[in-house]
Amino acid sequence: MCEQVPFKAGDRVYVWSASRRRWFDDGEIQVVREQGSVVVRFNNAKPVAKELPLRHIHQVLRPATAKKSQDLRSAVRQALGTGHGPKDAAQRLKRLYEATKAAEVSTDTSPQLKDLVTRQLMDFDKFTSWLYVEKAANVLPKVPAFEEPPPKLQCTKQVGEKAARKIFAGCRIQILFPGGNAMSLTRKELLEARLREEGGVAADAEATHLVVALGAPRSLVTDLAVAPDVEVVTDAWLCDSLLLGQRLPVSPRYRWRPEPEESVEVPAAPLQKDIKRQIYSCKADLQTLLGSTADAEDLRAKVVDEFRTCSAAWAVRGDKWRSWQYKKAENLVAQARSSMSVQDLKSIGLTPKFVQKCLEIRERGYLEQAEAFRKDADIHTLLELTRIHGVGPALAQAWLRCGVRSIADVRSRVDTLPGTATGAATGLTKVQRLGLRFVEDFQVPVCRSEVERIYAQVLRQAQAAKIDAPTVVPCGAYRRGDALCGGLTLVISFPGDGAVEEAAAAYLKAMDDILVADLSGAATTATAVRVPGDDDPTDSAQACLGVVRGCPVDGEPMRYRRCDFVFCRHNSLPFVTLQWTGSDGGLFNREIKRIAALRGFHLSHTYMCKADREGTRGRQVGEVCRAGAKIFCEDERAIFAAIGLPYRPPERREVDAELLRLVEEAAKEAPEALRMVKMEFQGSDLRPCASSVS
DNA sequence: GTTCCTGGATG
DNA sequence: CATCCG
DNA sequence: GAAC
Repeated sequence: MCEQVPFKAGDRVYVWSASRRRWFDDGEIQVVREQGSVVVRFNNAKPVAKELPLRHIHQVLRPATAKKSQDLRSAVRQALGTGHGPKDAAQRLKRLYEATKAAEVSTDTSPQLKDLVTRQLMDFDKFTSWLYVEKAANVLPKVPAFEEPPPKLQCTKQVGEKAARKIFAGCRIQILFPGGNAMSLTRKELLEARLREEGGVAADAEATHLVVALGAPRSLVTDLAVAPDVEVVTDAWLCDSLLLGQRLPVSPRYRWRPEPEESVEVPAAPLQKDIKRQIYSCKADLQTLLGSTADAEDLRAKVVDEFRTCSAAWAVRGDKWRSWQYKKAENLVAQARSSMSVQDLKSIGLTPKFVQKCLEIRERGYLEQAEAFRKDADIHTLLELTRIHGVGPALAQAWLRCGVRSIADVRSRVDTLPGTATGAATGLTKVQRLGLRFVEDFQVPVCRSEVERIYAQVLRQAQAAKIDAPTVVPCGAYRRGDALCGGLTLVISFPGDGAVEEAAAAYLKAMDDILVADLSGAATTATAVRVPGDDDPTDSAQACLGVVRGCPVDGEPMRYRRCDFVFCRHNSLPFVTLQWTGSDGGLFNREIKRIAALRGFHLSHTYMCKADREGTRGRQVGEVCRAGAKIFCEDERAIFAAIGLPYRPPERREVDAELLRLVEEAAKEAPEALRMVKMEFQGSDLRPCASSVS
């Protein structure tokens, strides 16, 4: 008898590519033939199936049948659900963890899990990594495993040695928190968490390093009587060290210097306050938060959850407006730092109907509407289907009418289902097939340290190809400060003028080893955004919605990750980073663009200009019909200043009550602002937009 | 009862 | 140009 | 779901 074929259909395996003379890890066994050969589907960017001899197949990376094992983690992951994106997953995870820790959950949580958590053998970070590390199959992890230090970051062998040492081992680092706009509390906590993960100590005194935000006032440091041997650095030192995976030397560019003018000019009152009072009041806030308002926090979490369920459900059901309302309500409640009294709920901008819903949740513990959605099988199917990149509500519903009930159904009918909601049933589009291929991987959130490892990997690839792009800014959820991210966004800025296409192509080519697919519609998307009537290509940007190989730590399986590469010139950098830092659902982006519009500007992905709009009434924004010259902005702060909005650091790019108030304000004064713009256009520099001709 | 957001891709 | 998507 |  021939040797037993060690593979099954569906297994993911290594495949040898004769043409490129190397192993690829994206093979998927389709058919196993008797004569010692197999048919393998491979090449993510351009999937093909091919019959290959067995010796060209290497090793099973992931078995075909996702076995319904007794694995506790699988159960937890399943119970958790991930239908609403990584941010959602992170919050659910946190709540599950808290609930388990408090030993409140008895029925729907495994006693083993509770045991693990309540014996305080896991902190939240370890809990997270435990949940998403798959290797030790159906064995419940032994307790000592959690007492060991978390697995060391290891990206490639090149950094292996350095990675063996934690970045901040032996450092005592004190982060000063000036309040105001210089650094938010969230950011401080975030930095401290990563600091500890990398072996450092977040110190209150006797620090080796003092981290001060760039805009902090001089008095903050001088009042502290810093010892001479203490390094006083900016937070950029901390961030860059984390990103590059090594402790950077304290070069002049990282040394903190007070900015005398700034500290006088900045109107924010908190900056003037004494640091000790700041810290004190901070602690006091936390105290009240944890003490008397623990119930309020609980209710808030519930309300957010119910609203989110409804928002997601209405969206997949096709009512985007209603979905939008729920999303806004959810954000308002989540952002508000008030108690949950009716008075407060009103004051944060909730409409009476939504306040009523909050009450309902307080009474019953749930929202009837949300409960109905949860019981609705169709909604579950739609949520599952829309997880595929390139599949939205419309197509998902069309598929539902075709009798599709799950992603598995889609897999079995890729060539017969329609690729558009209205079109013929002629098979999925290329993008959808790719989305389908990676859908499981994309469901698993990326933690911050993996984002950093991938970032470092990208830099190395570029370096190896001798490309120097001075600026690569990680944006997206990572920049906003989320603990878990759906993917990553790298904004890459080249100096000089002119179209960025060529440089972008070269850069992407250098990513060949890690970039496995492009989810952009076109082969290589050239998305040139331009001022109407202006041919200068300098202010264009180009985006590649890519898929890259992840950088797992030891013991973790490799997963493919969403990684967007966005290329631009330095002039447009602040606009591009603003755009791609966004917030979930793009809600924040839309609101600031509306404010800009109401004040007579057109704020695009890559530039800003004066704009004359038609059909602007009330808080509605008309269509751009004439545009003026582009307005130069040095950095993101300048953009906020230009549209008359108080600056918000990346971790505060959310729609909250204050932002809505500001939109309202802009709407009120809009008619006047727009008249002024019109006046400016009377005399000179009229640039009619093509779209207004019809 | 109708409209309500941004901008771009797609066919 | 309308529809769909992130 | 909310504003005209």
